[in-house]
Amino acid sequence: MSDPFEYDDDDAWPGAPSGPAPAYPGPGGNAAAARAAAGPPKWLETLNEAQREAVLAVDGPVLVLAGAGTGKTRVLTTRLAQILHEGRARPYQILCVTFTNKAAREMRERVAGLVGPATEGMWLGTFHALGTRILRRHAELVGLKSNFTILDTDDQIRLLKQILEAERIDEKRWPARMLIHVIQRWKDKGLTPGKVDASDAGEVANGRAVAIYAQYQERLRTLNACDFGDLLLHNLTLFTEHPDVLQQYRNLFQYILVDEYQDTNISQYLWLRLLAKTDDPKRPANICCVGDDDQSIYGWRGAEVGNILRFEKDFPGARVIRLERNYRSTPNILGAASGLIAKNEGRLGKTLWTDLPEDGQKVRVRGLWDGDEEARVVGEEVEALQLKGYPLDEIAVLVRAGFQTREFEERMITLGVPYRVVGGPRFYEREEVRDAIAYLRVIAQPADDLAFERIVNKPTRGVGKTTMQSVHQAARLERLPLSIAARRMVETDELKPAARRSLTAILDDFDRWRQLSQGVDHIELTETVLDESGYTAMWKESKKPEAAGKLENLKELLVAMEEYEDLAQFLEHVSLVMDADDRGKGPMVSLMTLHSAKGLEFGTVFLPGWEEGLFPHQRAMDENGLAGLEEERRLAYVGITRARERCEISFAANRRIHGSWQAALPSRFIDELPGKHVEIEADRGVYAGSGGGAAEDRYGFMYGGGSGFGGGGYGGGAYGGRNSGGLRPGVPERGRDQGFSQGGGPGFQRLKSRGLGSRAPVIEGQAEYIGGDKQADWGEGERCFHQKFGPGTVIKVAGDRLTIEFDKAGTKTVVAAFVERPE
DNA sequence: GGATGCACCGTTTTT
DNA sequence: CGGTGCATCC
Repeated sequence: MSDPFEYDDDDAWPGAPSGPAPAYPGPGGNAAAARAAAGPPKWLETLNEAQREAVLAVDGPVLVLAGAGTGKTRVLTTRLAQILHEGRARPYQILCVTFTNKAAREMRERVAGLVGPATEGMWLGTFHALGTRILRRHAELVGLKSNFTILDTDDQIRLLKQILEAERIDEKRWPARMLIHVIQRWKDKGLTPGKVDASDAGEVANGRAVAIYAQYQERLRTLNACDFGDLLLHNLTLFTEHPDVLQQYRNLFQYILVDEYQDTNISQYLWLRLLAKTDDPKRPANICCVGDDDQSIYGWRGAEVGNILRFEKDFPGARVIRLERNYRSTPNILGAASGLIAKNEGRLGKTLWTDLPEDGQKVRVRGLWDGDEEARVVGEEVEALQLKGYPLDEIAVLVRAGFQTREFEERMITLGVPYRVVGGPRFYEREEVRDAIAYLRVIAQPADDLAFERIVNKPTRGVGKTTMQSVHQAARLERLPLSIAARRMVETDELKPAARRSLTAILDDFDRWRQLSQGVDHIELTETVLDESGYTAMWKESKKPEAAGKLENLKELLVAMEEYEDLAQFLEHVSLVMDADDRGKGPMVSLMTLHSAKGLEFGTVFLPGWEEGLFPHQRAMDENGLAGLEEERRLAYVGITRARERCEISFAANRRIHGSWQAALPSRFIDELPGKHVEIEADRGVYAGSGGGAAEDRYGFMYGGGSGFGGGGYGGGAYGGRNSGGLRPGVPERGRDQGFSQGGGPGFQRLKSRGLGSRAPVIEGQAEYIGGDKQADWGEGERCFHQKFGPGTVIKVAGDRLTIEFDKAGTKTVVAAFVERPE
């Protein structure tokens, strides 16, 4: 399937000649000719003018600047359909690159929806997947075998640690994490060790960073392995050192399309440029890049906004088409976002517009007392929407950093609102799944030392540190993979008898499994391996609370494997497609970072945590100055433009960070939102600690409907003000903490010490309010188990709410539906 | 080899 | 505060 050079016989294209096709008129065969003759396809009619232009301008370089919500994917897919429809190229002559597997999958589905099976064989995928595909074909030219392993971050770090240890580099001073990052950035720039400017490395790792990089690469080669950066980097080496190979692909790819061009790094850019350059200088490349400089948010991992800004220089005569008509958001949301992003310099510049007749709700900005209240308010809003029948999967809470999802998660649990954390701990990253995969990797590739080390003594089988040290030594000396070196060693007397016996046993196991893998399918193989290795038994005997879940995950792994034809295919999937399939059960509120929200849209979006230092993040500014700040601003822009009809921004005056309370100032981005599209509401107390008078002057805050803050003390406004001010008449008073309204200036210490105690009644109050009439089928003192908090004892039953004293997680009130009986 | 204890640290993340 | 990684002890 994946062999481009065998496609010439594809009988879907009768009459296809045996060589690569010229650009146009295409040799698409009679079918395509007939299709082209049938007149313009109806998909063109539904496009606006700019979109149609972008779809039809198929010859020569084109840059499509597609603002948020302007139908970017639509243009890309229609363009693909158009090229195929006109018979300009056959599917395998089209290269279409995306950043995520999800995007690739969607694109394939949508194109197939337009032109049907004609998409078969198209080179459509992520940079990494396509790079891998090419690299496997020519692996030997860069010193690899075509069954090379793709390492993940974990493996990379372990490998680098070994090198650092051998090099006697103080890991405290130069953590492997940091060095791998440095190496990764070099790879992003297309730099092999030989090309890194020595001065570029500076003091890193005592000035030995480049040498370490070189060693790391050498180790990867002996392991017959690549890291993610290598997948592209080796392609570059391949193309530059073997012009004939490059030429093959240049001839092959008649049309190139690139999604999210603003996120490409230098190495990806070079890869594209090599492929897009035609042998005939007079014939410009048919390359079409789609992107939005305002949504470039991956600079920190090597993306170069410069690529998109420079497109016209790279491809002289390029057409630049702007998509500015927004089909997603209300005028107020669009206005707020546009006003904010206008503060950035160095943009290509776009003016988004919409012709929606109604301005819609203004973007709401709320200042709250602390993070807990913020979560509570968002929770209330979600609940209110839910009550109105608003679909939960149309609601998202988008945060700057992953840890921020926690307080919202807890809130959703308490309220019994179904939620999902997008991009949380992933299936294939779990310990037990990685272990199982390590067994399979050793079977598939005996030279995979990292996998071998991972499971050689898991479960413990008496192959401990000492034994492995000797094996390591022997392997290094003879430059052999560990498993081979181990095999040799057990035939000598170098190991203690016990160790020798155990090691022989596991090596024999692997030999046997390897043989077995020829005979049975990969599912059966995995079952056998997990069983015979004692791995399953290890978890069955384990008394750890998570053991049951791990066994579940192993079962789930087997199910997941069914989708793949064989072991090799499955392993490729695991390394390239780390996303576990969305096994969503019904509509849920989405909690995720702003980064993972890019490309998505929701009816209602909550954007909490807009505080200086958190958003914009302090480190972004410290490390990258103005550029860092502008990337943060783009992130804010991405956040706002995810919303179709409702967007609610909030900030808290006090936040607990790393365990201690800190006062926070509202984000500068809040100041930058254009006033006419925004509605601001803040508790008076919120600004007391931060000289907040200025905020009032700037915005004309609405203080609890104007009646709540007469009490003098800022505390008075903080809670009592807003609620008693009657802003939310439909919501019953929930016994909010009145304590704060006494006396001036509640110190953070005091907040901390009083916080929990005084909040408990709030939770109970809510239980009565929302709990409904059904009484949970639980008794006090009963043992129970909760997915997230683990085992515990029920101490109180109120409606369908249970208060549980968890063994590990403390006392929490949760919804009975989330609680199970222990087995 | 595994359990316990202490020091340290603390963005964003796809592939 | 909570997780991680390392050292130490049994």
